[in-house]
Amino acid sequence: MESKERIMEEFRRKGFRATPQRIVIAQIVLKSKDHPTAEQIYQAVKKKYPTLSPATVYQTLHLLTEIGLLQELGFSDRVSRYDPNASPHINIICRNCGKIQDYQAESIKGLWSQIIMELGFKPIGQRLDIYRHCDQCQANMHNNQVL
Amino acid sequence: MESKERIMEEFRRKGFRATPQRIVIAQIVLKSKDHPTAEQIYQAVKKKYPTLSPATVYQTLHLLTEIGLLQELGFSDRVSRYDPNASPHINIICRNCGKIQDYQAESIKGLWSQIIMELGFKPIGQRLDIYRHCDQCQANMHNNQVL
DNA sequence: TCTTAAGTAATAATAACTCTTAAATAAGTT
DNA sequence: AACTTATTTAAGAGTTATTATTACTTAAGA
Repeated sequence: MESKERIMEEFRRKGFRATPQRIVIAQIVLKSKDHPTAEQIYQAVKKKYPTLSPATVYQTLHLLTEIGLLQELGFSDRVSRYDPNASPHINIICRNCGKIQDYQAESIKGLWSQIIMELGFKPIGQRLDIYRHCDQCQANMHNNQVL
Repeated sequence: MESKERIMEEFRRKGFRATPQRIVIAQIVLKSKDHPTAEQIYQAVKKKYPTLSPATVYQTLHLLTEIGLLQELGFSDRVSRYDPNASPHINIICRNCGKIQDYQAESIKGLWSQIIMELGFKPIGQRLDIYRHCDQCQANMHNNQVL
């Protein structure tokens, strides 16, 4: 799902041009594991492509979301993060630093189909968050209290 | 949980003043069933309290979130919605109009404790969204295609 | 009632994101 | 390989929900 060829194919199949900008952005976000923000993606892309504009990043991320390769996760700090994993899974999110890691629980599949059956309609998407304080932030909080 | 006395008690117990503004805002959002936005809450409160400022609404909503009576749900349109239901439940959300209704599935409790056991830590919160197009929006979309 | 720390209203400031537009280009056609 | 044109990009202006600031007001304990 992350090869340049595969990405180009995916854009064209949906009727969009496979431009170098789009390909670089797609490669970076699709292989990411930490659900980066648009700004983080922009900074990463700029290294390889210094003239690229933030607007292009936003536009491409929306496009990738539209064609189903990405999920946009909105948060109350108004900064979205982008999740390349479209299948039902749990986002384990640190309430302090915002870091996210995916958790693919075996138990989710079963639960999921059960809930869909109960609901009586087929969802077009889902989002499952679990909030905590990650080990690093927990350690920092402890240190600050001690000092 | 929604009576004036109960709300006043809750504010004071956490060391905050029980002002009329806070009480009115809390009453409206805690009894709401549709996960209103800050703007919607502001409009509702203004009817009873015309001089109230939007900043007070935001501040009070954050306070209610902090003391655990409310959950703030961020979205990718950067408009937060406020959920008075703190226990694990599913938000059924329309991707078109943004309307939210809660779904208290029996199956969730079991799933939830199972996942917590698997994870090996105790979460400080959760958010479970299911996305769809609500009946009304689905009807409208159909009409627009026909026209 | 008095005192004062905490809260409010008004408004300026912020920042993520979106819009606009002129210049550039992907990709089909010749 | 050059031609054509609808699509895309870069740059910067614009938008808007939310936050910060500050002078005035008030809840609530003494």
